[in-house]
Order: sequence, then C-alpha cells, then structure tokens
Amino acid sequence: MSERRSGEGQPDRTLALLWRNHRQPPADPQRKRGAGRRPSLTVDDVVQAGIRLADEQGLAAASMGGLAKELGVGTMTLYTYVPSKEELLDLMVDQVLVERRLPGPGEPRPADWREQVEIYSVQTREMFQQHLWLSQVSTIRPPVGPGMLAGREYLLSVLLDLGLTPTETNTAALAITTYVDSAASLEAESLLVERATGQTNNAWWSERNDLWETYFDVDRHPAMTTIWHANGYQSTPDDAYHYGLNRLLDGIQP
Amino acid sequence: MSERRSGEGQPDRTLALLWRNHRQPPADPQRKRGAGRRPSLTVDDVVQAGIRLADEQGLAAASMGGLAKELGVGTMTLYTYVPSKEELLDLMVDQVLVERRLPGPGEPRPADWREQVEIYSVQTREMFQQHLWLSQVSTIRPPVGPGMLAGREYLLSVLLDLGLTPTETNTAALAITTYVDSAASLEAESLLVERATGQTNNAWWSERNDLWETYFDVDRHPAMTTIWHANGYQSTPDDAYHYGLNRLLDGIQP
DNA sequence: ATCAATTCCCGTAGGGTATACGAGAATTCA
DNA sequence: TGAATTCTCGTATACCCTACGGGAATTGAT
Repeated sequence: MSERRSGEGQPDRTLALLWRNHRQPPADPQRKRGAGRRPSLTVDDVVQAGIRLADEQGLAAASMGGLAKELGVGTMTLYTYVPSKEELLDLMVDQVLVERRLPGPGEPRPADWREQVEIYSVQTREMFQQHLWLSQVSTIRPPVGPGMLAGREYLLSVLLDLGLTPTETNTAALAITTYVDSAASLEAESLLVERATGQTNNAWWSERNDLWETYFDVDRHPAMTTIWHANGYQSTPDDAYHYGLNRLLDGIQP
Repeated sequence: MSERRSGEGQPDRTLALLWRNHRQPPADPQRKRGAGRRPSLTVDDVVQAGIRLADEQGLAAASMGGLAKELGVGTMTLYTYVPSKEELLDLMVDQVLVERRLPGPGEPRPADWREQVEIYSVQTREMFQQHLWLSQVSTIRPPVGPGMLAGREYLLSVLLDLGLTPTETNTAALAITTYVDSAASLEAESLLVERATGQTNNAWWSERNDLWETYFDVDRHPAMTTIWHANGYQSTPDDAYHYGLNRLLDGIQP
C-alpha cells in the first residue's frame, strides 16, 4: 500500500465528498449552474461498486481499471468523481462504517451499559466479517466522515452515564474502539487467509511441523511450553475476543 | 497493499528464512557443497537495507528496485536471497520485532507484573516510533519468526505468575498484545501523517474548520458536544494510551 | 588443465498499477 | 447560433513486481 497522506491537497474536497449526503456548504454563487454535460454516474455508484468488487473478489480487484470496467466507463472517467484511489478507499471505509446499525441519539437502547457496548462490538465485528478487505486497509485512523463520527458518538453516549470525568470518558471510548476494531480486524485477516489457502487456521498451524520440530527451542520458550502442556491454547477466537473485551470493561467500570 | 498469503508456496522456505540465524535443519546430504559462485550479499544485508530505507525514506522507497540500487546490485539479484517482496516484508517485520529488548527466560526482571508488562509496552512503542512504516504493514498477524515468538513468550511468562487458568493466561496475553500493538501502531500512523503534512495532529484538527462549522451536526452528536464543552478532549495521546492499558490490566488482575 | 556441476548475477520483457494531460462530446444559457 | 461549462476517456508516463534465461564465477573431479 502506498503512504496514506490524508490532509494533503484540498482537504475541503475530501470532506465535501465524505459528507456528500449530509449538509452541504453554501454553493459558490460565482459558478454558473446547469451548464455542462450530464454525469452518467454518481459518487455513490463508484463507492458502492468498489465495495461490491472488494467484497466479492478481494481488494486487489477494486483497482481503478477493474472498477471502470465494472461500471462500463473508461478508467479516467472515475477521476471526475473521485480525486484519487486514496480518497476512494476513504469513502469506501466510511461507507461501511456508517452502515453499522447503532442506536442514534434518543433511540431506544439496553439499560445495561455493557450491553450497549456489546452492540458496538457486534456491529463492528459483523462489518469486518462482511467486508474482509477492511483488515487490509488502515482502519485505525479512518477519515473523519459521518461513519466514524457516528461510532464515536455512540460509544461516548454509552460511557457518559458511567460518571467518569469527561477526559476519562473520552479515553475509555478510545480504548474500547482500539481494542474492538483491531481484534475484529485480526479475525477478518484470519478469515482472509483461510479463504486464500483453503485451510483453516488450526490446520495451518498443525501442518507447520517444521516450526515445532526443528526451529522451536523449548529452553528459550518455557512459558509457551508450559501453556502448551496445560492445554492453554484451546480457546476459540470468539472466547479470546470476549475475554479481552470483558476484562477491559471490568477495568473501566467504576 | 496486496493480499497477504502466508501459507502458500513453500512454507518451509519461509520458515527457514525467518529462523535463518537460529537452529538449522540438517543439511540435505544429496547436495554438493562448496561449488558455485560466491554470493555477494547475505539475506541480512537485504533485510537491513530494507529496514534502513523504509526508516529514512518511507515504505514506498523500499521497493525491489530502490533496494537493489541501494545495495549496488541488479534488481533481480535480490530474488536469489528472498523469494518475493512479500517474504522480504515478513523478514523486515520479524527483524524489528526481535530487536526489542525483552528479558529472556531466567534474566532479571521487575517484581511487579505490571512493571513487567510495561517493559513490553515501552519496547513495542519504541519499535513503532523508530520504524513508522510498521503501521503500514499488517503486523497484527505477523509471520511466526523468532521475534514474534519472543514477544509471546515474554508476555506469557509475565502472566503465568498471576494464578489464572492456562487458557485465561493465554487469552490475557493475546488481549494485551492486541491493545498494545494496535495503539502503538495508531501513534506511529499519526506521526507519519505529521511528517507528511508538516503539521501536528492538533494543528490539523483545528485547521479543519469546515468540518465543525459546516458539516458537524450538534443534534446528531450530543455526546461529543458534551465532552467538547467539558474540555474532555484535552488528554495527550500518551495519557490516553496508558489509561486504556491500565484499565485492561485492572480487569485482568485477579 | 580441463570439464561438468553448481550457484549466483542480472538484462530483458511482460503484465500490473495509478494518474497527468488534453482533445472531444454533450449540455445549457445567452 | 455561439460561448461556457462539464463530463468522457484514449494516450502516454512512470512506477511496481517478477518469470525467464543466458552468462559469469567458483568448485571438485578427472
């Protein structure tokens, strides 16, 4: 992947694209409206096609050329809608972020704050499961679009009732998103490998005889050996995920 | 980034490269030794050059062509040392992983388990600070090399004394690495953006007037607005990082 | 000394990527 | 009808990774 350089060029253009389906800045009265050729696509067409292609055939299939073919236009036509592939990826990410179904302000939600966090957790994990390519994109610091802000807003609203200080509330929300997002990404990556190699993660591990037989040095890894002999590697990914999240929530709960 | 397909091809070759400076499998007696042209480089030369180039000029500079030029050889020469760029990246990652200074089995370490975790935390964060490109590579499921195993081993050895069940010990270690690695990666990514744009993260945010003035909708983000008015966004990245880690450790501690 | 076997070196070529440029087509308004 | 505007997209450039295969270097055996 090339460097991510959000913040270069015209950030206004990026923001305008991210928020294209929400409030719009007042139109520039200088510009004549109505003239010019009619566009054959919309930005959403391009974004949706990118998501679909990446879902079905992998992120590499969502190249500008492949995307153009899918849409039945010339490659360069896409650049009328999106300034670069970079920005298109940003738009794709925020689109799937915004599709998470999180209760908005005033909408009903469970009484228990942990169950409310669980909603965020489930929605985020499902998002990664349905869009495995997310694990190949830098989701950790996503563009500041409606999807990211909705997620932040929801988690903050959940934690506000806990009675923490404002700063603690914010950092607690950050800690939760950090853990949930990256653990979900890890799961998705694992699925991606399974799909690519056709064998499950467990099968892959047990097939790597060479590692344990010729390379692994018991003397240098006594703790791993202890855990191994005590059958400590039996937990499912799901169990591991929830264990970590619950311990984090335990620590946050006043 | 192209798809990561660890587990394809000859995994033995990959493992042999990752563990090249450790135990070696018994040499194949079939092969004549000694014949043939002498190599002008070593695998470590290539890996080190890749790390240096990525450190100094960004991950994109560490292309096979640029790397060859740096080493004064033809591009294709590199392929006698490394099967593909993919594998080279794996080797680079495990190399910086293994350079973390973590107390090995039997070596002295602090009495308090939290301080022992802090060693892992500090070393990992410093690793990301010195090799910002790590945040652009998929470190979450790194190749099974000596560096990754040393990190796992250390964390497990720390947690073994807590009296958790073997499974809990393992999942707790996973949770900690998940949090630490991804939070450190997030920090590095932020630094990368600062370096690229020449302005600090804070400056970037406050310069995005458009976001708050024209796009941000207070009614849809009451919690964010509350936190904002209560000055809840004042914490430094460092504070936020430690808050999250400490809450996780609180939850883990029996 | 010669030769075969082996190993490394690397130029060429092919197929992939993103995108700058600019000419042409379509549309609207004056 | 003509000017202004906007979208379309072919061509060309500049990268990227890497398959292939011939040549160079080195060794041990003859």
